Amino acid sequence: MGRGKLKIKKLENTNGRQATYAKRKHGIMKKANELSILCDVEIILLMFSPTNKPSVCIGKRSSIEEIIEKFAQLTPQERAKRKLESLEALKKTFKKLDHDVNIHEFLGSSTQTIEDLTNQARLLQARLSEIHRRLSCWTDVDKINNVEHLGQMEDSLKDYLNQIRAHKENLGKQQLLPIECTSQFQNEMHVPFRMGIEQQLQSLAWMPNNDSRHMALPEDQI
Amino acid sequence: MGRGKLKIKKLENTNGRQATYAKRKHGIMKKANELSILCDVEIILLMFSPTNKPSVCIGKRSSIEEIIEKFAQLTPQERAKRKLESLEALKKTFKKLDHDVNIHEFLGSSTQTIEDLTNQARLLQARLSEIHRRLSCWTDVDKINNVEHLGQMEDSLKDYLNQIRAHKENLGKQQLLPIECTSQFQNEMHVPFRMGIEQQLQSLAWMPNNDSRHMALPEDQI
DNA sequence: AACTATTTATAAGA
DNA sequence: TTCTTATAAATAGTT
Repeated sequence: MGRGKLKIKKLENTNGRQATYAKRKHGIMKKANELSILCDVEIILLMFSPTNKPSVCIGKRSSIEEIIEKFAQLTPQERAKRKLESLEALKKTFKKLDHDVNIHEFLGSSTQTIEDLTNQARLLQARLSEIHRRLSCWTDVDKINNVEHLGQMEDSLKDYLNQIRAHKENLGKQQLLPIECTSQFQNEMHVPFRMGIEQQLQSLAWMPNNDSRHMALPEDQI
Repeated sequence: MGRGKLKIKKLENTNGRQATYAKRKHGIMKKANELSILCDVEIILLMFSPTNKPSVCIGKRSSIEEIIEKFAQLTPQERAKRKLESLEALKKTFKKLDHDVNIHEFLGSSTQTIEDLTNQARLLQARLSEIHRRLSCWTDVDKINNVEHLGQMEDSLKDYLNQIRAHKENLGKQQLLPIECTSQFQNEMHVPFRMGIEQQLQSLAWMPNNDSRHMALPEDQI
């Protein structure tokens, strides 16, 4: 539209590119806003100008968070599929206009999404929960009301104690020799040695955990 | 555009709304694509149809992740400001068209972003690293080459052992009484009791940790 | 930043 | 639904 027809390819003239961006940005934002109102749909439009200035348009119905969250819940396959669908429609139009779009180039750029971030967070949270679950029986000894279990824990600790003693003795012998090189990372590697094991394990109570079944509250401790 | 002029307000007829959505969706996606090519800019367009079907359009230049990341790095204030700027331009247009837009309604919906997700993931990762660091001296006893430290650990374990023994005895006495109600969650709460402490602590080696200074490799263990 | 000849998008109809 | 087409809207080139 305009005095002449534009080939859809990068405008090499910098001023022209910025002028066109300004006009078309206004146009597409108006379109996005109209669409969100007319059809009562959720919509997000994000852009960076040629000079890297950001613009955003968000439909009235929902927040960025909500929309991205919804998209994040789609699988990459679903998203790739939809992108492909949309692209096919575009391609049809472009063909009529003597243009063409390279599907693979278009699709190639990215297939994954913020889903990954969400999943990553979920995974990390799950790992924390798992760690907390595994440690909970040690931090909350007083909660355990099964004598047999306590006996097993006691035996484990005894074994562990013996290992440490053996290792200590071993080291003691070696220490008689003038070997210094193995201790160079000492300070860096063994920070919390002034703490007792109870403190160390109990202080794990700062761990976040929304799974209250496996969760012991710090206030309830010893 | 079209046979008649449309008031920009929600189309109440369901079929009409869906028909209009289909047409305008196609139009706006074409615009987004053209804009990204012509002006060589990053752009993302996300929509959900009236029937909740998602559509996405992403410019060639970058992935969703990159663009969202860039937006996430803007402060909420910057984002609100830009939204306001864009809105003012839109409002001007709408005024000409005898429509109007409520800025506060438009702005009210959301100001924050996926920044939060990233931060959350970062925080969780930091917590995992911290846990691993704290536990590393227990899982990697053999790495410790300081006899004094080993002695401290030994003492901690002894104290801990005594606590468990005391608690066990205490429980043993109580067990003589016919109290059953406190053990109803036993199975649910204490899953890993068949494992020794060494196994439990060592199996924490599955924890992810890219901070190799504090990280012990499972292969190197006992 | 305003103008206007043209192209493009699309509302309503078929 | 999909296709037409009259009309509204967007905008390229110009000033």
